[in-house]
Amino acid sequence: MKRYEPAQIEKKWQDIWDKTDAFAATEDYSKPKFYALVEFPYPSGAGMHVGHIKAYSGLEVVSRKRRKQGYNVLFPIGFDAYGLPTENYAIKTGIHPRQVTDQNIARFTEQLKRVGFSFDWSRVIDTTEEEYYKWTQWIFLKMFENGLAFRDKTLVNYCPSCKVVLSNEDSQGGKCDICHSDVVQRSKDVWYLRITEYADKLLEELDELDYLPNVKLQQRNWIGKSTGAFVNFELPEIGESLRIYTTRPDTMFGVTFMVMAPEHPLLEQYRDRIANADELDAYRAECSKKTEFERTQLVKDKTGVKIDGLTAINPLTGKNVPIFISDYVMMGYGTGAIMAVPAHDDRDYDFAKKFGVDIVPVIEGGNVEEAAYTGDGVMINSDFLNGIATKAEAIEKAIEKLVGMGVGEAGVQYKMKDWAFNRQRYWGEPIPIVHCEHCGMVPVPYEELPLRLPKADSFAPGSDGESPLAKIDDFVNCTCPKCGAPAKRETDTMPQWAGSSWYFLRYIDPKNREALASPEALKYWMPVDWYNGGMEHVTRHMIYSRFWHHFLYDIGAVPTTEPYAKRTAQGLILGPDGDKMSKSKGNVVDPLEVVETYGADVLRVYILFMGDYEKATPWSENGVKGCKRFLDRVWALQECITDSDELSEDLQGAFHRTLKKVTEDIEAMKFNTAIAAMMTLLNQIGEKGSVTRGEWKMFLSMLNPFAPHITEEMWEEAGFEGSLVTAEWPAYDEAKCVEQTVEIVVQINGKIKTRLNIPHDATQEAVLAMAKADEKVAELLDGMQIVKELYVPGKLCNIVVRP
RNA sequence: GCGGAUAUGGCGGAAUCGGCAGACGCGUUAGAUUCAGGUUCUAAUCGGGGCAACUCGGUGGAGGUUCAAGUCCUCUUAUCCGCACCA
Repeated sequence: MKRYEPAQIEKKWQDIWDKTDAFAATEDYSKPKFYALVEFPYPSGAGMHVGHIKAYSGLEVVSRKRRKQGYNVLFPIGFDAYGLPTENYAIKTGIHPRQVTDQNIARFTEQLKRVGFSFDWSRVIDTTEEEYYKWTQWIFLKMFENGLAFRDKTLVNYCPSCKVVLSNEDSQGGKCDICHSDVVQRSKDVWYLRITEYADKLLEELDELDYLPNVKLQQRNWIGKSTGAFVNFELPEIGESLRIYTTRPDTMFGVTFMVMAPEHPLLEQYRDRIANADELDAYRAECSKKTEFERTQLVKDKTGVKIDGLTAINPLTGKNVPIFISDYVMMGYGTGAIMAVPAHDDRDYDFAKKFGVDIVPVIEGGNVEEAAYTGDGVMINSDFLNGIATKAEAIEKAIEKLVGMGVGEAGVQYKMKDWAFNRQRYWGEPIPIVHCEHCGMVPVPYEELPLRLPKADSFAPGSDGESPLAKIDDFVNCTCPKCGAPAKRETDTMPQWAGSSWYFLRYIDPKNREALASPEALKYWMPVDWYNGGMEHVTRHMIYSRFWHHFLYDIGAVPTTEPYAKRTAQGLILGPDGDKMSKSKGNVVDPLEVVETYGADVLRVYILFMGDYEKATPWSENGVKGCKRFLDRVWALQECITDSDELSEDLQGAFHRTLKKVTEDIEAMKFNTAIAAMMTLLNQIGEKGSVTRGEWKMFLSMLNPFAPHITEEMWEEAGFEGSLVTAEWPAYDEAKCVEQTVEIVVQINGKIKTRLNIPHDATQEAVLAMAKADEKVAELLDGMQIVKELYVPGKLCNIVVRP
């Protein structure tokens, strides 16, 4: 027998698959389709990480199995190639990002092929290619046309180190997502996409989708819908009203003060009416200096200043209350001002205690001497609300009253903000807009797309944070498409998230020059049946792409409202020390080294065997060796194949049961137990010492999706027909899965006393009679009264007795 | 602070419905093969007691429901993740 040499075998089969385009999806729309999607990689200079392999291995196995089951499978791959690391590398080395990207993509491609992934290589996409970003720009223009892309001058999250404006999603916790330095607030002209318009749709449709519960929850929290009311409080000194948002209009009789965000515009507008304006200015200056980190650390320690000269009138009580400014109220949420009810809100309580403001309880149940009471209870001190016991009813009554008085109305708020969409960067899609003195913002005509990214020699952003494109005169200076006058192009580019917001549509029809994909192809392939990726992308990439897809549906460009029918997420691979892999800790495992030492099949089997696919699991070199042993032992079985095309009598049950388990476990992403079942079967074959041709065929078929190279080789060696890529997935026979004789446990009062071998279809009476006939059981039953007899078919019987 | 998840041998992890806890792999121990290391093969491997048949205990901790609990309920502890002054 030949020796098992992974390097040779794997190269051989990879070449064959390449030459025959073995995994290309067909355009045969009569077949049932299966669209499996994995998050396409950012082709970094570091090459592939074991995390990439795990992320792709799950649907790789499902796809290989589904192909064998007769599905037309689309399992594509591509590259999300715009982004800062490439640009920074270009700035440092002077090598053009195009060249860096091409090199990295070539490297990734070679590495992915060496693992034997069954991607459809005829549909590879690269978000930085003209024919791709043409359609990214097209979608942007459609949004602009529909009022969903707009420009606004506002305070934005700005990273002083990267010199770039960030979206809320990219600056969580006040840290830049790219370089982790502190983000500052800056006033800037910003392009926004009106994602908030779709907040409700994105929230509602979540219910219908087959996403992991976790994923749904994170998306819900991110959208952050709250219901409540807007209320106008009159400011008698200046004849204005202060609009606030509250989720607790039921507690309005407990309002003892108001708080405005330090940046609230009314403060600037009526500065001359405020006696202590200088004091307020000093506080505001202090706030703007605080980093997000300091703010977080000081959560409990409230600061603020009372406004001297302004008061607010509570519309329900007609009483005056003082107004403060404090940075615990944000300009970015609600209206930038709140009514404070210290008796029933923790933050208001802390503030009131520190500044000596009254605390008036309006709900029974707490003790305002000690803490704010945020629970439910009967309303008190609240005029027409007194005596109401449920929060919902009190809220309804209060809103009714406010509406009747014309000073408020019910309202909804979202945590999610519109998506800040421009970056002052070179390596991104140019925003196809022209600024004309006469016509304003004019879209680049569709027929002129793609608006090409110009060649440049320098990629560094300007010192005041302007895009590198601003320095390229040929690009900037143009004529207005509308009036023909000299005009200037928008010089900002789109964020990295743009290209990935619709990439799954392009895979469907990657070479189409007339549309982002043909309607027929979209109709057949959409939605994505199963999308797997990392948990880190469920609030950004996934929400963005769901938003784009809803929009594309609304303009009739795609046939489904939702892009992804099902979403799962793989767990991390941790370093051998149990910590997250990182270069600085030196615990990073290079997948290509594993391929060289043990082979791609071993790497694939190990990654799926190491633990629960959805959980984080530490890497173990010994675990890899164990999987190598498994494949070695499978290889060795070639020595003992016997002639029969049937399953042997003594192992047919084991074969059918294992096949059933593997078939079901693959779909449930329980790859570890599927592999364990095959190991168990191998052990049984090993004990017997021989395997029939029929058994061998079945075994290779079920192992194939996990270890495709070695199984193809052994399939060929055995002289079986065709290739395992298309060889039919064997069917198990439910009847043959049942063991003829089963061992059942005999318990007395729940304690195991003995075991019996019985026919699998024995009746309860027969089993209990047999149990009682057992010598030991009979002895224990002697002199006891039987209270109850239980029989769980095929598992156990339990006799409950007492003296 | 809020929300979510997890907790099982020396390690990674199994255990449809509440029904034999520890599948499978690693590691360890003993033996065989080998000049040796490695490889491979055989056996053992949750803990206590016993020569043994066997027996008692055991799924982070404390209670409870049940003939029967890793699984259900109540309380509690620890770890991880997400969000974080969201009015």
